[in-house]
Amino acid sequence: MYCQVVFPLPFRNSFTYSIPKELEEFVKIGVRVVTPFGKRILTGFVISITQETELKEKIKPIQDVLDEKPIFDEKELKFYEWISEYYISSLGEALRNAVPYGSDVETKRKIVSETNFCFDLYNKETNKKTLRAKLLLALSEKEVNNVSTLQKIVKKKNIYSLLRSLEKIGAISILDLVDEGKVRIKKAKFVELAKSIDEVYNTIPEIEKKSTKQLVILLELLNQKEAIQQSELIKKTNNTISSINALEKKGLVRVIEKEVDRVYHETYTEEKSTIQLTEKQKNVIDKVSQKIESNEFESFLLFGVTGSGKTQVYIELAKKVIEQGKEVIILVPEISLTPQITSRFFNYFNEIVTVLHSKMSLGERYDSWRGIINGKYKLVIGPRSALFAPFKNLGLIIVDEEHDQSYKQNEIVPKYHARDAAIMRAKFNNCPVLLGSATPSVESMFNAKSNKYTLLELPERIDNAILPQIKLIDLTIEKKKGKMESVFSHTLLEEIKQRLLKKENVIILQNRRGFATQVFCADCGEVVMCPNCSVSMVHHINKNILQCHYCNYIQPVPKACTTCGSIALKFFGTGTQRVEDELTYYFPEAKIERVDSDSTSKKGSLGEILNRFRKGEIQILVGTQMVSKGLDFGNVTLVGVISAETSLWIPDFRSDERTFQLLTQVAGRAGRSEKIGEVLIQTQNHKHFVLQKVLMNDYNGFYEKEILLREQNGYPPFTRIGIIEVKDENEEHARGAINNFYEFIKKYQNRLTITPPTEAIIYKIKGFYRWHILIKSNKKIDAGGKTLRTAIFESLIEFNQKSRFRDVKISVDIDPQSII
DNA sequence: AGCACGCCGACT
DNA sequence: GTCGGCGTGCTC
Repeated sequence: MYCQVVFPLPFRNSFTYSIPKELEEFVKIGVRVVTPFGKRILTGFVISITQETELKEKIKPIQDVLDEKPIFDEKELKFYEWISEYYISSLGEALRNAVPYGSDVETKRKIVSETNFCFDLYNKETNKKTLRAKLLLALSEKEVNNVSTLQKIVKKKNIYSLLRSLEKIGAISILDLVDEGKVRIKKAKFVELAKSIDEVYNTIPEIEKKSTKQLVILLELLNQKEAIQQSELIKKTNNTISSINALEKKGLVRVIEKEVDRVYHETYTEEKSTIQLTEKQKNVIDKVSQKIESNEFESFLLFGVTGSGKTQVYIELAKKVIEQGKEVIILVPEISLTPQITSRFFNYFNEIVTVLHSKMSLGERYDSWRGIINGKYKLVIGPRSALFAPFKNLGLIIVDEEHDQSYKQNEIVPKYHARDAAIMRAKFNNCPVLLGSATPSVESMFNAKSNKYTLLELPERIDNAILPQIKLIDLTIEKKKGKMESVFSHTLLEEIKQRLLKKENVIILQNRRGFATQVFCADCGEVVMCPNCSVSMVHHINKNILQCHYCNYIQPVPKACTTCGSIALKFFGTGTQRVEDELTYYFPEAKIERVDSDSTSKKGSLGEILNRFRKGEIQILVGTQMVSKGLDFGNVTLVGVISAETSLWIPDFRSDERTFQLLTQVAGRAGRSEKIGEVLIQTQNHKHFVLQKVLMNDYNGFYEKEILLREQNGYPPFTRIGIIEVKDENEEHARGAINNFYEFIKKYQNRLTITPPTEAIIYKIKGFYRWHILIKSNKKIDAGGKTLRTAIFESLIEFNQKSRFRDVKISVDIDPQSII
């Protein structure tokens, strides 16, 4: 028997392997197999099994089967094929999403060096700047290295021949070690009684005389009736391992190894409350339930204002699905939203729900994934990657806050959009998909209006809450009147003061991290820039450093300008740290906490902060867009926005939409109970249509205006966009490569709008120079986007055959979230 | 991707 | 003549 295997590598063909007799029963479509591949050993996915093969030579046998149960079946395979076709990747690269990181088996080449010998050789080198010298120095400093780390140190890819020559003279050994994967099933020691209950009781009088410690253990085990984890037993009986060992020697207890699950615990918790559904909510639930029951695909867009009880709708629908014996995937944006929504789901579904999120350890994620495969979990909540949860009988996919841009993968190939991919997965699984948002993306609303999706609405808040009052504060006028204190208008400061007096809570948004976003010289105008990226360094005051927000490069705060030597350095632009700092100055008695990726990087810390905020231990929450997402606290009556324009002037076709969404979402955090909420937005462009629509709480008005702009300028949803990005550390190579690619794709100019290569708006990131080609395809002519994909795919093939610069990083982004 | 092979220029 | 840098091609 033979199987066809694909690998998570950037080429499209599958490879045929023979299956040894003893492995035949374990190989199924959808399992991973460990195979020899060239000089390497790799893990690949079995996509088909055949009795015969036309291939006569070169067939190698598979070595091992990694999975007990298949990760995907034939209909899921169709879904992964769609992803790879639509986003232009290999099937293996798409399937990589289906397995947890770190569970693959593959060879890792290790360079083990004789450090002293290498150091001697290094000393003998006359020129210390040659490749050989640099490599020898690195090898003398560390005994075991990966090839890739060495490549990074010397900044060269072609070091194999050099390594071979060093191996020849005995300075190093090159070893291909099989890496069994970073995560494994966790086992722990368990203790259980080794004899019948009666027999144990008979020994008790004797044990009691000799050792009360051992007696406690026996009593606990009698009480438990089943095996108990050794560590727990020791803790519970306040004992040591020696007592257990002694009992084992006597043959009274047995220590056994059992698999245990690593379970992630959310730090945020909330009481379960009884909820009376409104008629509108019931209506929404009804519509979706029908499709759940009839196993029919349909896309629903749930447009519900902030505080309209969308989460409860999700919970009721999930209940329906579970009752039917099917499974649910709930996608949420990044981690931020998770504490509150997950704690609510845990309240309803406890042991059958699992979370997947970026702050879990590899082991926790692996166990969560295995629990899904084994049928332990019926419900998963997580960010975009949770879409690939290996459920067998999907009944519903929910995409909460569907407009959120974190649903787009924009680093690793395939650069999929989880919302769009969710629709496809639902389609292949014949189940409905529910997209929810208070500020639907322009694309989704367009699809709803053109009947591709069914529009469901929740136009009112629940619990008699009403939408907050929004006011714009014109900073140019305030400044003229002298009514500003640093970054705050008098109005905002006064309102904060009033809330604090009433023991109510305040949320302040400033969508930038750090203290000052620019450091510049007042004499020569020079701004301190990151050496690796074309962005300015941000001042972080708590550590008193300058940090780059793209590559995390850190440097001390300069004492003088590096170009002209002047000491007249000025700090410009306001970040969350500065807002926090100044609030502390104006309200020294208030308890203030900052929420941004700097302050919440620790596992669970966001949950803790939110716990304290809910309990009133924190009165003011200052943060980036993290405070705009999903927080639901009744006592928040004021939301302040320090500056509305941080995202408005970014040169991107989605800036208007993002600004509208961010401001509407953060405004929605206020007044979520009977207390009336107020929102103050400070701005210098109060006449801008986006701010006017936010002010009027007029989503439809915003949509109508924005959709016209999109049509006029030829942007989605009227066109489909693809961006080709070339990145290289060598500026000439990057430029050469993008020009080559342009020559190839030019052929398709009659059917596509192709802009000539341009430097990316942030030209350099992490030392890589970036070039873009933007390709637009009109949906009237090319509805499915086939023309666009074919043009890109064919050009890529030609590029890989012909270009002299094929070693640059070239990537494709279909439906990019931004064109920066 | 990751690795080896083989062609050519530079240097003993 | 040999060493090593770099382009080219293959992986069941």
